[in-house]
Amino acid sequence: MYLEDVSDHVGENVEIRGWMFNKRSSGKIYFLQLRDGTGFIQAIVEKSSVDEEVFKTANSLRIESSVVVGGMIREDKRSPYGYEMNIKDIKVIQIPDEDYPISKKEHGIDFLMTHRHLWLRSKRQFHVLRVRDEVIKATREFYHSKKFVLVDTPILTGAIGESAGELFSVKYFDLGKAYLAQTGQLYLEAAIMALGKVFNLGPTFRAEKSKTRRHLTEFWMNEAEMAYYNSNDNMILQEELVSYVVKKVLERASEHLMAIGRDIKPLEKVQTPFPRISYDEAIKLLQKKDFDIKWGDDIGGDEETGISEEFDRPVMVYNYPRSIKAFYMQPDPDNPKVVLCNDMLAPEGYGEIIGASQRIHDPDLLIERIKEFNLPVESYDWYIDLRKYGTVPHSGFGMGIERLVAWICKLDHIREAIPFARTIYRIRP
RNA sequence: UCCACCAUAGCUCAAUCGGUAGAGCAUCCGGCUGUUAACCGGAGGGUUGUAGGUUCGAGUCCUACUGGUGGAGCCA
Repeated sequence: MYLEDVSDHVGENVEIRGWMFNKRSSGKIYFLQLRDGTGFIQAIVEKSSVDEEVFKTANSLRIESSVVVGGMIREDKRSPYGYEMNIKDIKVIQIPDEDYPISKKEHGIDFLMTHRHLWLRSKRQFHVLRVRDEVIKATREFYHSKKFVLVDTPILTGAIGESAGELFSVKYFDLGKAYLAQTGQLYLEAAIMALGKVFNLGPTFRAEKSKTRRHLTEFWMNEAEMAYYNSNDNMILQEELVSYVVKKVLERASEHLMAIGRDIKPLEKVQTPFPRISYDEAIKLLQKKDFDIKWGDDIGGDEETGISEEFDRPVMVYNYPRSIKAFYMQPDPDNPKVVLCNDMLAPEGYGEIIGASQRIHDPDLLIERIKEFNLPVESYDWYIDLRKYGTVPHSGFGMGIERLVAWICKLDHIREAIPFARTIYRIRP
């Protein structure tokens, strides 16, 4: 039996295979706190109702002993989990020789990250990782319900991307250097000409020396790309995606959100349509709120918070100046100083979770822009090719999975939103 | 790359003006038949990150280094 199904087994004699994460005692009775990977339960060992050998075994168990216990399941309000097992039998798999490093009291973040392989067993981490699983599951579901096709983009790539300084490089046989992908976008742009609407979901890598609560060097990104979508179609898809994922997490994983103390009321408001403001309006709003910012400046972390706190759901800021955005973004025909793009900012101070744009589909304009950015035209040969054979207007975006999870769980730092975080000064465990 | 802060027991932290190295938790021993980060009594546990300097005297002040944390820029 797994503990997630405990309510179906009240009154039955069952076996739990798991670990003891804490033990309390009161002389002739032991309260064993057990987990099995799917849930938690309290199990009691009464001296008067078990063999002497079983009672001695209970006494010898240390934190994180692995055990198979047998007994009767009861409902009991005195248990922290509502259910309790009366243990009849304990089979020890292993009693650790050493003290378990993670104690019931607080730890510093350095210590916890060094022991991440053990920290994962803690309750809070258990719940966060279950929410992450649900976020990814709902994301995939959403695309398949919209008839998108999954296209897995490569992780090893040649030198192509936005700028090579932010890439991790590896030696690649006789071909020199390969780079770890920081986006699959260009490949998805190729795929839409074959499949129409496509998405990916996988790891991406940035060698930026970013040290903030919103950055990892390896993070999971979902990207989508759609033929014949303009920037407006693109924004509609994004708000449908994010509201769908939040709704599904609330439906299927709210017990986990509650267990980590997340107030779910703000999440219940995440419904379409999301508010939209143009970059121009955003600058005016920020100036009114006394931010030191002028037209043409990029919108930084504090500014993002300043905008998003005006709204009760994610807000989309659209049409940024072309000078601060990537070369492949389509200029606005009504205002050539801006490009057709948008960021989605999560509420509650979580900042950017999506970066999106309509892509340039005209080959000459694309080449002009590549040159304007001082990028090597040769290495974009196949990307330019896409515009030479039946080019169409198209749009797409990238969504950071960890940022989404961090917001939904209201985490202090993105590193808890991924099982094994890769940050600038940490590559183990 | 830049700025700020931190480093004392296994863990989390104290140590007043520069003047005897301390507590809680964990561990071990003892007590308790309903504990809820259980509780109560007792015990063991220290080259104060490393190297130098100032001083009668440095955990405390100064310099460098190492490791870490938070932030900026950049981004998802």
